[in-house]
Amino acid sequence: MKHFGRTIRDKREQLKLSDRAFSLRQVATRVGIEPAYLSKIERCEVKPPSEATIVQLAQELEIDKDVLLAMAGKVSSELQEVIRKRPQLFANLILQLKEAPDNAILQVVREVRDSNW
Amino acid sequence: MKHFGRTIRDKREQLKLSDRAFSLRQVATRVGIEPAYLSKIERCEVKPPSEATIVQLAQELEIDKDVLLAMAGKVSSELQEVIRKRPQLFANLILQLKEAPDNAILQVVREVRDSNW
DNA sequence: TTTCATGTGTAGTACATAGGCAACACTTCT
DNA sequence: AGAAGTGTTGCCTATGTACTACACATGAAA
Repeated sequence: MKHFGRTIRDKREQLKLSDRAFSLRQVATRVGIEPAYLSKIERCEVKPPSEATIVQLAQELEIDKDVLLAMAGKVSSELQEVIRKRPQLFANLILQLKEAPDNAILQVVREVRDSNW
Repeated sequence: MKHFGRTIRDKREQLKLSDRAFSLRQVATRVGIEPAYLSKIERCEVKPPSEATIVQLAQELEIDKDVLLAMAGKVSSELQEVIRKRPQLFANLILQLKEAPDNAILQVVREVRDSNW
């Protein structure tokens, strides 16, 4: 939401230092959008693109997909689908963890990973 | 997604049995939409309405908000915001719990509720 | 020096979203 | 019988989403 465009630009230019294939035009082409559009995205002249395009960008620029989506004010449809299948269960869980510190959540993740139901 | 409209209609007609104030027109008015629109919603002639309208309907018809949103293929912006603030943490957690049985998740919720971080 | 690639400005577009408005027929009070 | 309330039909629309297409100026490469 805040600096989606800058994040993209910074990462791309960083990658460009060691590989000329990371020009705006080439990245745009590989991602499947018009260079002019990517230019506007990077300069925040337009709102962040669609989920599909963001995922392509994340992959191309080696950025965490969910983090990039979050910067665009979105949540991946993959996660949404999990929630939608059991709404009250996940709604409770998430709201319960809303104020929890990071390490408490990490703890939960670990417990869950090691549990055998 | 499947029977959003039917759920609304069924619940409304059930409530209407003991209270005439639950006519389609009156409910629509209280919710803040046109009766004609609610009629179409209930008969699935149109796609489910916006999140704001769904929340109003849930409240008016005493249905769980998140469950109703899920039927409409949505996840509340409230939950999304929680996830967006710590994307990788919650993405991991949710995907970890994707296949977990209900009672395992309930267990986690209880543990979290009783824990003091 | 022509060629080529780079980033950018302007304009326009196809489609989806989220409804509103007017009018109709039918039932129910009074 | 008239008035009021009920659900429904058809048509219309404003706003947003997610881009594309074209043209241009600048810098590097041959």
